[in-house]
Amino acid sequence: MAKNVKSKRTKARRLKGFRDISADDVLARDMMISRIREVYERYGFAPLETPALEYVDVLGKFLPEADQPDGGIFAFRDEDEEWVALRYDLTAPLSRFVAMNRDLPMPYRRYQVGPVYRVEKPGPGRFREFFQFDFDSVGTSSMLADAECCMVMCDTLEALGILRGDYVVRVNDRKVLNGVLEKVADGEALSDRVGLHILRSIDKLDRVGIEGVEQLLGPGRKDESGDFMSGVGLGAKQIDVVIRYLSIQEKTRAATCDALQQLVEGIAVGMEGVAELREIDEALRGGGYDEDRVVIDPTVVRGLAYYTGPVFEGVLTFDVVDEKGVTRQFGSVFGGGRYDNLVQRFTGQQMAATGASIGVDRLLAALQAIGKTQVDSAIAPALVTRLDKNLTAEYQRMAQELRSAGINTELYVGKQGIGKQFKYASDSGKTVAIVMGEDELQSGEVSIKDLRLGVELSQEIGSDRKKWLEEQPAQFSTPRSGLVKSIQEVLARYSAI
RNA sequence: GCCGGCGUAGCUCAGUUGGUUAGAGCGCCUGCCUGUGGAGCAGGAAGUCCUUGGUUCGAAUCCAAGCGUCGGUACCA
Repeated sequence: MAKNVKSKRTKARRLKGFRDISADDVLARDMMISRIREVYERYGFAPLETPALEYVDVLGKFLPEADQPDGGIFAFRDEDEEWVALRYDLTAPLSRFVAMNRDLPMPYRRYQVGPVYRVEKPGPGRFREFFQFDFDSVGTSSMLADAECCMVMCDTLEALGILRGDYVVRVNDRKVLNGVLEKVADGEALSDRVGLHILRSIDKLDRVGIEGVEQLLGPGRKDESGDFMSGVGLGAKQIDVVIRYLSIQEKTRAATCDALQQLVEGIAVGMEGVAELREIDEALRGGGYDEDRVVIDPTVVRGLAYYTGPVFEGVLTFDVVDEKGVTRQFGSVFGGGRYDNLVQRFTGQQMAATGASIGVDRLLAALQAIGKTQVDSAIAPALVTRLDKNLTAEYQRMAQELRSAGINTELYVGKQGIGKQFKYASDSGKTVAIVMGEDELQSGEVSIKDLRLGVELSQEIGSDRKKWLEEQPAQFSTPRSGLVKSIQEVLARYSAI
């Protein structure tokens, strides 16, 4: 019988890869987002919001033949049998928006923050619903816009308290990479698949090292777990081109450009890429952003899909030791690049665009790890208790008085006795509790309890509970008229600033 | 996608070579104490032992698959 009833109860469960985010983290994230927004706005980017749901073809995810959307996204059919999906980034919706609003003043510069959704295996710091915070410039092919992306990245990270030297923005250009691929091909045709494979191998440099890349480009590579990854199967001469490319490490951006130019000399697309990097370098120098903040790094690949020119990523360079004693690094928290073909899908006309995106959750985790996100977890520092339910109207008046004075104040709305009310106040992080009963009403006073002090003093109570109850060392009385002032005084004891 | 660890109360976990009614600590609720947080004492609620199938007289325990979770690797628009 009873078992039968229980089996009908709804099981409390949550979708894989999704999270509940509690007060502290929400507050920390909000604070972070507002600081980022300030930086974006400082550069003239304006907000945009788009729906969470889009048509699948707008997102660019569909298999022309199979009547099924591509994997990796949350999709379903709407009431008109159309395929609809949750957005998996903020760039595709931006492209759609620009295509639908052709009268926007160009360049159009917008920022957008919000959750995006992907169906992938959740991992450490990887979820199926996560926040991105993007900014983009649409409608200009000027490298100044790309250089500005790098500057905004720097300013953003510093605005969040990350010190110069603890991060670096790395820049590369897809055209340079394409030039290198062309040189590897050496006149032969290089299939897209092989090109892709080479780029992926390059992308793994910081994980597997230069020897690892060499193996990946050649016969393949076995990692320490014994897993074998098949290689690209390039010849020694071809591998040498890539290795020489990856070995370029010059002191200045200009010198790096020189070295790159030497490598892709005579290859049109490569030369074009180097020229773009030179323009970016110049713009960065004009803005005062030197090599201590932005470097040209040939090893940057950044995804493989729609980037057409410069690509950049913001990387945190410090390590953090987590609670298990394991050293972790956060790596890339910011990524972006130029995508000149994305709006064309809708309009048939090329529309230049460039921008970058913050992985909000990862950056927040990094900030929390280095203690740059102190938030006060108690929204309201004050609790008005209800000792005598008949005096509720007076309690409400006191609460309103405090609120009018700018003190977030909670009126106890539960049904428990005063003892439980103090426990509640303490457990929910309140700093101060206000008590008024018959005694106080008679004498025209209120009792105020410093809960934090109470916690401290309670360590020393020992067994003499009666004495503690009589003396109440953390509590004092004050005239009813001085309520606000007294509360302010108690709160001032603990105010951080 | 592939490889591995782990799934027992809200949490952290114990549970003998397979054996009767599945335990502990913390937390929660009630009372001692209806005007006070800690401590103490007394009592209480709370379990599909992840699921399904198999082996067995008998399974939380052994086997298989699945699901979940954590980690490695791949992918990352």
